[in-house]
Amino acid sequence: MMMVRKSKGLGERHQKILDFIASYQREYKHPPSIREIGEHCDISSTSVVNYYLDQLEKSGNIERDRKISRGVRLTGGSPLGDMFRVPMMGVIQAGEPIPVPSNADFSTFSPEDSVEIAMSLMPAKEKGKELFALQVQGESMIDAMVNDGDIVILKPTQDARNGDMVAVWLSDRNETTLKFFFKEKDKFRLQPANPTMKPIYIDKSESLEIKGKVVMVIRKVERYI
Amino acid sequence: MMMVRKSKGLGERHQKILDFIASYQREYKHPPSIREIGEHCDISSTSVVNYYLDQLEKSGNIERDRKISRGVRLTGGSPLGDMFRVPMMGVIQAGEPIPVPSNADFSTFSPEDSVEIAMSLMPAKEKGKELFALQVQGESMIDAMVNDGDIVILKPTQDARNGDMVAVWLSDRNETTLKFFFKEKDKFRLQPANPTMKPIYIDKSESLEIKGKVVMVIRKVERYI
DNA sequence: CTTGACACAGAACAGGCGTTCGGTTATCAT
DNA sequence: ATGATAACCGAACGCCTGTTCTGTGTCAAG
Repeated sequence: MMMVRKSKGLGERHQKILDFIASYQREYKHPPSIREIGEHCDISSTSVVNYYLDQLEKSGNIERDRKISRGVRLTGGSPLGDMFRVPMMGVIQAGEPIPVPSNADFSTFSPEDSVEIAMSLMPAKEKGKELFALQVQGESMIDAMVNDGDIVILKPTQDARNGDMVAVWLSDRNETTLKFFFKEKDKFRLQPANPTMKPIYIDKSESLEIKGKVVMVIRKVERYI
Repeated sequence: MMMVRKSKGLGERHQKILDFIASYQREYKHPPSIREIGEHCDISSTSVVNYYLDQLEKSGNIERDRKISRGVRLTGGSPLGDMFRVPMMGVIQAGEPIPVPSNADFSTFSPEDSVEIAMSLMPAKEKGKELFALQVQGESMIDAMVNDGDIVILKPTQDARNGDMVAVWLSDRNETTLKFFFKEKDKFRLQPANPTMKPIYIDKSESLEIKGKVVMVIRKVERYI
């Protein structure tokens, strides 16, 4: 029998195994077993699959949980945990109070009303589970560079640091708005995200309820389909 | 022994199991076994865990691959394939041509320079692999409701339908811009996304190069950290 | 009080699966 | 030639794991 000796790098068989693991995972949502890899890659012995898997592990292409059934996984695009769900709590619009989640909401939200975000997209360490999402309704947030239909991801908080973009409810003005927050001597400065627009000032005697800190804005451009 | 009878919905134990599966998966990158669930949820019998798992499956909270080791997974947050990478081709800024990917770029982009998007966030059926991303530099796109630092996801195309938001290069004006595209009698109308701003008109004699259709805009609000 | 459901425990069964070990063949440097 | 090494094969071992079956205590309805 002829066997080709590879000088270095990944051989054809290594690649085939890698591809199979990826496609199997996509189809069955879990990794293949050693025997399944063998069958689909024309390897008749489990020990040979194990042999290749060891090499792929050493070369950093896969990770293995030995002793554990189907404990193979491709390095990188991690199967889970690289994205998380954010519950969609409702809409945010001018003149309406901002819906904020209660503790109950966090545990009972349905997957349908949620937004999936890749971990790699999340700024800093906001990767907690306490985030929530709101859909912007109306064009009242355009001075915050946020348009009708946009999705804003918020982190619930009552106090903001200077420079945070916050969702605030100004009950005196019956107004909901998204602005950059700055605390000044005797008043608050709410700075629109759009640099061409001027800030508004809120006297400390007026009520200003910070409902959350904006972490991300997502706009799906799919109108007129 | 006292046992609390739950009238409906998910009991405390159901929730505990759900939470454990999630945290276990995060830590070990693979689902827990029935026995492991039992240990960490104070259930001494595997049959009882199985009993709860059956209920959670019926209620749609989990999916199971019976007969397969550790074949439990939370519904929704799918392990893989529900997100894909979009290569980050560079920056888009006024006065500079828009970088568009070549075929070579698509196969050789590195994971570091890419953006991960959840499938569920993608509009319509743009779920092809031919998308690419650009980082907005400067504040020249504010009339498109796109700010400095934003990430725009584009689908390369030369022709746009009315109403599409497109990235265009106007070589006569040495200008790069993002606008809603409308073809009119003898000219093109480029409508800013910001409804308070007026459209600009491009005569058909002028050069107008459509580089791509905007599919999504992502803004990470993390300044001033 | 009886009945039936529900919520559990415990044990046993059977198959899945990773590991390991003894062999075999082919390539290559010495 | 020859030993070393890489690339395999097959079978056996044994743990891991999901399934299933029997049994028990509780609670509400009849």
